[in-house]
Amino acid sequence: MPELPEVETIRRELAPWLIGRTVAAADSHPSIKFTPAIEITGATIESVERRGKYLLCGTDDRRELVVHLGMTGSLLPDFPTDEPYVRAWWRFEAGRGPDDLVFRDVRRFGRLRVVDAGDYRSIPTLHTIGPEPLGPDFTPTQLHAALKRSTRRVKTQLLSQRPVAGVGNIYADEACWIARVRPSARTLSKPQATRLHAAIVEVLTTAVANGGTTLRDYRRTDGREGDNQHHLRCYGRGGLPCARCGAGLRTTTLDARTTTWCARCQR
DNA sequence: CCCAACTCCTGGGCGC
DNA sequence: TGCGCCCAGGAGTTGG
Repeated sequence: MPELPEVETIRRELAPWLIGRTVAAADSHPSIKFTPAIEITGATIESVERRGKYLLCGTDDRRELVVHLGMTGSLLPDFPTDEPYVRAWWRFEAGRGPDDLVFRDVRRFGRLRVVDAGDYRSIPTLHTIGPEPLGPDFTPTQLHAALKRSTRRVKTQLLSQRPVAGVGNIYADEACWIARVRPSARTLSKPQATRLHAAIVEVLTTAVANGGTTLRDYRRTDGREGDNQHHLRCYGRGGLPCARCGAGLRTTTLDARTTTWCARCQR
């Protein structure tokens, strides 16, 4: 499921050829989730940025195409538009690079939106999203303060995108494990928040370097799998020994999300 | 404002 | 072999 590292990997692959291209034609699956694709017909892409798990494509007419990949979305250049699960596509005027880009999404949890540049009021999560975890505004003090604003479980708060942007189920479990923080904790001490901060930076940085985590559906734009699934130390390892203390990792359901943690060393 | 519950989707894994 | 069931899950929506 695409989280920050997966979206950042895709962004880096798209930006070099997508910037400067003009949309000649577009079409989509007849769902409000995808029909905004055609709204940028005629516009030229001037930037390809990312905020959390959202991909932001700025246009020359001061709008943005906002792409969320949901669970199973992928962006594939030069992919046949009549293949199954193609939910939207854009064709570009002649230029350097591929002639078209396809949004493929099996489960249709992804969505597209075209907004005035920077105006995210119609996208609630993006509107209230926390700082970029790999940017200067994400600090131990900021994370500690952000988590104190709610008594919801730490993992639930991370998944809300409000304390910090871009963390999903996989990297939440990984970060809590590295930080020795129990995902079900409702309050964190400053040292715990400091460890969690460092762990979030570490897991996301590593995953970006590895091109993202492919569990099933995530693909890079050339169709290849990411490599980070070989580096996971907690997520998906329920029943296996904790790499730190040897106790069996436990799996439970936390606010409707599968959660794996070590009951011995995550306190 | 906050929060919990519900909803959207479909392929894949499982039991029988 | 094939059927039916249920799970995975990010975030938008709704209602309290």
